[in-house]
Amino acid sequence: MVKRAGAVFLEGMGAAFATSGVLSQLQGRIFGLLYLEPEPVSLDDIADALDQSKSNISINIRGLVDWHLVRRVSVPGSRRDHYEAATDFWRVMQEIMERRFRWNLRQVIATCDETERTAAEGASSRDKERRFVDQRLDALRQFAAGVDAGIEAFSQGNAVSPDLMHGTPAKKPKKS
Amino acid sequence: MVKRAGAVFLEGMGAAFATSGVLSQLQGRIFGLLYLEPEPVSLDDIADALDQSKSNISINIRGLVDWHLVRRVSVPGSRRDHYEAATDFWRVMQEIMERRFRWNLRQVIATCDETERTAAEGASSRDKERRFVDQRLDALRQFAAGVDAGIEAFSQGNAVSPDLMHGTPAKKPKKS
DNA sequence: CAGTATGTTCGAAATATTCTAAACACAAAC
DNA sequence: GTTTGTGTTTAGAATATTTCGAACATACTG
Repeated sequence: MVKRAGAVFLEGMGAAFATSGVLSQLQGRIFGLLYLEPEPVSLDDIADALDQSKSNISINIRGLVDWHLVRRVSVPGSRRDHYEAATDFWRVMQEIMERRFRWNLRQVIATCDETERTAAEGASSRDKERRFVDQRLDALRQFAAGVDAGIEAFSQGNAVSPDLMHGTPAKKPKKS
Repeated sequence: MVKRAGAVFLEGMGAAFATSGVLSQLQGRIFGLLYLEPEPVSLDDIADALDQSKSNISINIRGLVDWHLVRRVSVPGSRRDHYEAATDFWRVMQEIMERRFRWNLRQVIATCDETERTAAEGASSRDKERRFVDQRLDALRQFAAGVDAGIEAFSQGNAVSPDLMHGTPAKKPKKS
């Protein structure tokens, strides 16, 4: 790799990954290293290049492989595991949307459901406060469900339009 | 607020926010509290309800206000700041996409640019390795730019289709 | 102006995360 | 079967983050 340029790239990727909320700074540097390297690199060489312990690289690279940002490949002459950067970023993005964002949205939906169920046990059903809570939970759930559906559509290659997702189909017109 | 149900909701929101990569667990709990509360709540009351120090709430609520997830409102009778949850989640989502995701994508693009510039100084220009690096940087930059453009379109209310974003317009056909 | 109520900042304590080196497990080589 | 090379696990050290209470600043009250 072109040495000085490489350092710039590694730092940049480290910074970008660190603020991504999905992967860590070190994982960014690992990816950066592999991405500029034409040949697969062994674990020890990565540790060496990044000045980190082998065990740390081992753990962190697992995350990268998990997200399909890096592939483990076997190199004929050597017994060591070698790694190379993936180049199919769309696949990675899809993976993140599925496993991170959608998972998060479902968590919100589940929380709304559970809260509503719990509220039903507690207060008397016609309580004014109770109606307020129900309404809020509905609004949040509806939002989360809409985004979830949008991401699903996107993953399947369909277009996503904002109006289609929220549009204001949530609004039940009162007499106003 | 309905007490037991509230606890469920707070915990759920805390968990959801904690894994969101944007906000913290405590911020999730704060938001959860405010969201189920019909009236604005004072800083001390929040601290009390969540069993946290006032200073901690002060710091964490700032982030929520920053992302427009919570509004500071003034309540007539009281000198205290009061806070209420925002309900326009789409606005929040847009804010996050702009200030977090797009910022991140631009960071990647800037890194590619800077790396290329640095590489130009270093190695001889016709180096095979050099061409490889350039090609990789181009691919990454193009991906990031595509996503960035997609998000921009989405923010402006336009539909986003996956093919439109990557399509494979990136492929400069060689003679193959 | 003195006194009080309020939000924020600051340094230290508590907690969580990241990282390392040594121990371990496993497989290939001899 | 022993040895050697390799990745992983683990326990603790190093580092970063979160949280707290006290000190501070500011604005309202009388």
